[in-house]
Formats: sequence, structure tokens, C-alpha cells
Amino acid sequence: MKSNVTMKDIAEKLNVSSVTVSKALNDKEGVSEELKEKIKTLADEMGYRYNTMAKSMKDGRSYNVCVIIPERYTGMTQSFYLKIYQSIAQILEESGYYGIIHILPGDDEEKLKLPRIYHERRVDGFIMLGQPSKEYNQLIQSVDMPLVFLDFYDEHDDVDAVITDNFYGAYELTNYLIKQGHRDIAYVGNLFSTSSIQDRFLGYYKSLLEHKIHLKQEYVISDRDDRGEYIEFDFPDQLPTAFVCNCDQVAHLLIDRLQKNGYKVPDDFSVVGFDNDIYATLSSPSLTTVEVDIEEMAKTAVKFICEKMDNPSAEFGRIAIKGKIIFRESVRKVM
Amino acid sequence: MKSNVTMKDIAEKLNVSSVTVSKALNDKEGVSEELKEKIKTLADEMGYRYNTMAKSMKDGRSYNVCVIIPERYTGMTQSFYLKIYQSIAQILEESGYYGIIHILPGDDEEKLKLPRIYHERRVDGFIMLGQPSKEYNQLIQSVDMPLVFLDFYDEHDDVDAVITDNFYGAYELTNYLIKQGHRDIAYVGNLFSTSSIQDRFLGYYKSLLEHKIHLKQEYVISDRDDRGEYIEFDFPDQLPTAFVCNCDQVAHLLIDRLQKNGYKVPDDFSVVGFDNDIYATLSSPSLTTVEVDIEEMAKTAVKFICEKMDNPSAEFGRIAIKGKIIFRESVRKVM
DNA sequence: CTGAAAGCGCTTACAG
DNA sequence: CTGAAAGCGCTTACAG
Repeated sequence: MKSNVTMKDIAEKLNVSSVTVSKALNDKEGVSEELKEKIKTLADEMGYRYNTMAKSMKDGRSYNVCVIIPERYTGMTQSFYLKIYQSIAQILEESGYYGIIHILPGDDEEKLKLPRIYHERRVDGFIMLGQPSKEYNQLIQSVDMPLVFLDFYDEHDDVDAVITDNFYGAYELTNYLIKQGHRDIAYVGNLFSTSSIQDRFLGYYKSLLEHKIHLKQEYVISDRDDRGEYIEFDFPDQLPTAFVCNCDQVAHLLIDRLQKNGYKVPDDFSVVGFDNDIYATLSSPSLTTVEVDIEEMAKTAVKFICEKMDNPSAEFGRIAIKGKIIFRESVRKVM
Repeated sequence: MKSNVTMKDIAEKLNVSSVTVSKALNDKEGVSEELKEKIKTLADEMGYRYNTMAKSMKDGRSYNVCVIIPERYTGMTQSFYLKIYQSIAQILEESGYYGIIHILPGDDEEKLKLPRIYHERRVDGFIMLGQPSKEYNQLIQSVDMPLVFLDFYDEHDDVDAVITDNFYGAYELTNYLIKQGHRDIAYVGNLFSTSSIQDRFLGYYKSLLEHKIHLKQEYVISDRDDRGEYIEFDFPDQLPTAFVCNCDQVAHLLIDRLQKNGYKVPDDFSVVGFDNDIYATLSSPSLTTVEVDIEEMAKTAVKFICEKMDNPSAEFGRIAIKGKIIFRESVRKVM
């Protein structure tokens, strides 16, 4: 396939002007049907490919949306964000845009370095996927360009954000445990580590409140230090009958730990997770957990950014996308 | 930050021509040092951002490289390709290019539909990451554009390819088992499923040959059907003392199965995997396996594609990148 | 050292 | 219905 055919080439062969060729190829009015067909056929034959760069230059749009993911969220066990990106890219594609993924190196985040693509004017909007440092957050907001936060939000600013409904998911999960007869339910997670762990905790707490179950401080069990490194669980003297874990990986670790101490799950303890990631099915027993609706999150974020690119003053606020409980084998009914 | 400053704007403020501004900003000769500094300073102040679209149009290059990954390789447990992509993108970035990932939908693969980015002339080269269908393979080769295969090769054509050294990895791993005293060693994998399973088998076989160990047909144990779905292992009547598995996930399944039958690993059987993915450390015991050198593979593929974009007639052939054995707990010395 | 002219491939607004 | 002119933002080749 040749790759250097232009509208002008087609025009010359047909003895028309390139304006006419442009109109025909773009299905605009002002060309006779007959001529239009002729032009289209010849374009095909000559292997013509539309040059979007030229169009981009004309209308000052790049048709690229850059998805920034802080590097630390892309580790071994965290293909989650990459999967979201995959959805985003596909949906952008359908809207006539290209998704460009930018894994933000820790170093650039530290030094407040914006992606090269920004400096080279090849981007019309940003989706920030995963919470960056406070400073970087401010930097990206200072850029005069459509911006959507995905999977996190900023308490202090009002950037449009699409998040998982962490609160409601944990709330429902805890309700379910209570319906199964559990009254002594612990929460596993460091409440000061991320906003999603905190929000999940609050959902758990709301469920307790509604059922008039007292929240025992020793039932809030930390799972990691403030840098995010997992630590040994510090179990309370009197054990609960069920554990609400802030994520599947921690649920997996917890089950492992319980089993090593000779306990059985779910016979002795019920455990639930969050995320429905690889650890949910890897665990034995498999985990009852909340599946995040990746597709819907991606769809919503793309919808927001596209509308903002067309109309920069559009505002959407914060949208929480509900997940779905997946019932598996890690919960048992008690009397 | 304003986003609509052009070279012309800068030129007018300084009463010079935009040619001079262009030269100054690109560090070309033909401008006095003094003026150059003045221009650069003003550009900064005015928040000037270089418009690469314009440059692209001038020299007919998009500076984009498209990495195509068939959709079926991006499933839940397969973040492997996405990790490779991550490396590729970072290295391309350093070379002044952008990586554009294109997850090839199964449907498009079937219908032989090239990425939109190709039809819109926004790409200078392709990296095909993961083997597509035979027909798609031919299609992509028919496109007159630099192309590199990554993590697979085509026996019949001579497209430049960068692959893992499957053969040598399995060879070394088997050598290691033999050095630990094993003589009865089975291979686990369907030899007709993918070329990497086959090549790993051949490496295993070479090691046996060199040590004058007879290859027993019943020691070649299939792990999946021809569609790639895992099947139950069909163990031979007389069990070996060690298993060379074609990948970590299968090693993980095998260990599970052995343990359910009351055996202990590595006490009763030694097991090795390949890939060093999440299953290697998830298994208990953790797996001795081969770590694929993702960084080096990405580096090599990028080097190839970049040189080919500068010089389309450059040829590199097929390069196998060596992995590294990771020693863990799944192998035991026998007497 | 500096800049006027032409061109990259397309589209818009206008004239015929 | 058709097309000449101008312009998007930059660079190259040439002239002064």
C-alpha cells in the first residue's frame, strides 16, 4: 500500500479542485452525487489515507486525551488501572478520540513535570487515573484544559470526579453479613491510608449503626502502615465472627493467616473483600466481594471529558458508580 | 496557563520574524546569542507551547508508534503484555516518540480491520505484541510501514522479531534439575498450542539429550486443549521426581493438584515454572522459574522500530532475549 | 545574523 | 454544483 497520496493527487487525476475532493470525502454538500462517487472510488483505488494532522492544525484540536496514571499504581498485582485504561481507550476510540496513556514516573511526579505531550500541544484533555501527590494535583489543576479525576476525588477542590461507590459497597456487604446472623464484625484496613479505605469503613459503620450494633475500637484492625506496606494483623483478644476487609488482597492475606492458626474459613470465620480482583478467586475459599463496574466508570469519565472538550465550562461534580456484590464461598450463616 | 501563543505572537512582540523565533527556540544557528536568550525568556513568560502538529505536517511524520495487542492477551491474569507496553512507552518517550496502545478487538482481528490510527496517518510504525491470527498477520505485513514482532515470530516470513529465549530458559532450568539429582523429569504443556510452549519443550528435551536421559512419551503431559482451555492432568502410571511446567500458572495448578492428592512439594516432587509472574510467588512453596527480561525486550523492540523508521530497509532478523533463573523453594536435591 | 517566500495537507468562507 | 484564496503553525531553502 502506498502512503503518500493526497487530495490534490486525486483532484488532478479527475481535473477537479482539491476543495471538491475534500467535500466529497467528508460527505459534505456541494458536490454532485455522481462526482462524489467517482472521487470516493478513485481515492480507494489510489490507497488514499486521510491526513488528520492537517485537520488538527486547522481546527486546533489534537483529538488526543491523555490518561495519567501515577507509576506506583501499576505494580505487579495492580493491573486494575491498566484494565480501566483499556476500557477508556476503547470508548474514546468510539468517540473519535485517541487515548494516550502516560505512566507518570515517580520522579516526574516529585519534580512536578507535566507530560511532554502537554508541552507539545498534542492533547485536548486529561483524565487523572489514581490520586497523585498533593502538589502534582495542584499542578494539573492549574493547567487550562479539561480535566476529570478517576477513582479518587479531592475534598478541597471541585474537579469533576468519577469514583467507585466505596461507601455503599461496604455498606451492602456488611448488611449482608448481618443478615447471615453475624453481630461481631471487624473491619480490616488502615483508615488513614487512602480515601477509599476510609469510605469503605464508613459504609461498614453505617450498616452497624442502622442495626444498632456498637462499633468496638478493637474491631478496627490495621493492615498496613502509612506508606502502604502491609503489616502483621493485630487481632483483638476476643475475636469477631466476621471480617470486612478493605480489599481482596488483604482478605486473602487474612484467610491465610487464620488458616495457619488452625482456623477454618468460613466455618470458624466469615470474610469478605472488595474489588473482585485476582485474589478473590485465588483465595480458598473464594471470596464474597464487591465487583467494581470498570466499564461504567470508564464510560462516565469519557463522557465527562468529551463534553468538557466541547464545552469547557461544563461541570459534573462527583459521581459514584455502584458496584455489585459477587457471592462466593467465604461467608457462612450463623445462628 | 494560556494555550494559544504562537511563534508569530512572540515575533511580533519582539519585532522580529517568526523564522528567527523558530531558529532560536530550536537552538539552530543563525540567531545571535543575545536575541536567542531574549526570545526564549519571552516564550516562557508568554506560556508558549511548541505545536508539534505543525512540525509533523511539514516533515510528514507523526512521531507515533502503535503497539497492537490482540485483545485475548489482555485478560485478568495476563497483565504481562500491559507491563511490556509500559516499558515500551517509556523507552519510546525517551526517543522522542509516543507509544499508542491499540488493543485489537477480536472482531476487528476477524474482519481484518486495521487500527483507525493507520487510516488517519497518525502512525510511523507498528509493534505487534503477541501473535495475531494468520490472516491478520498477513494484513499487517502488507502495510508499507516499519513493523516489529514482539514475543512471537513467524516461521514463514522474515519480519524482524524480538522474543524471549524460551528454548534456552527451559534448557537451563532442566539442567539445574538434573544437577540436583533428578533423572525422571516430566514436561507439562500442550506442544501444539503455542510456539513458546513448543520451544520450551525443545529446550527441556535438549537438556535430556545432553545428559543421555531417554525421553519417555508418557512424561509429556498436556495441560490444555487446542483452544487453550486448561484440562485435567493425565499423570503417567509411574510418576517422575520433577516437573518442568511451561508456565507458572500451570505449575501452580499442578502443585495444587499434587497437594490435594496428599503429596508434598518439594519433598515428594520438584516443580519448576516459567515467566516469574504472580503465580510464582503465590504458590506455596514459591516457584523456581525463569524471569523474562521485559525491559531488555522492550528496549530491543524500540531500537529496531526506531532504526527502521529512519531507514526503512534496515533488517535485524530474530533476536532472542535471555531470561534469568530465579531460585525459590519448589526444587529439592535428591540422591 | 536576519527575514520574505513557499509549502506541508487540509478546510472555511466566499464568489461564481 | 464548483473552485480560487486564505489560513492553521511551523520549517526549509534561499537571498540579503
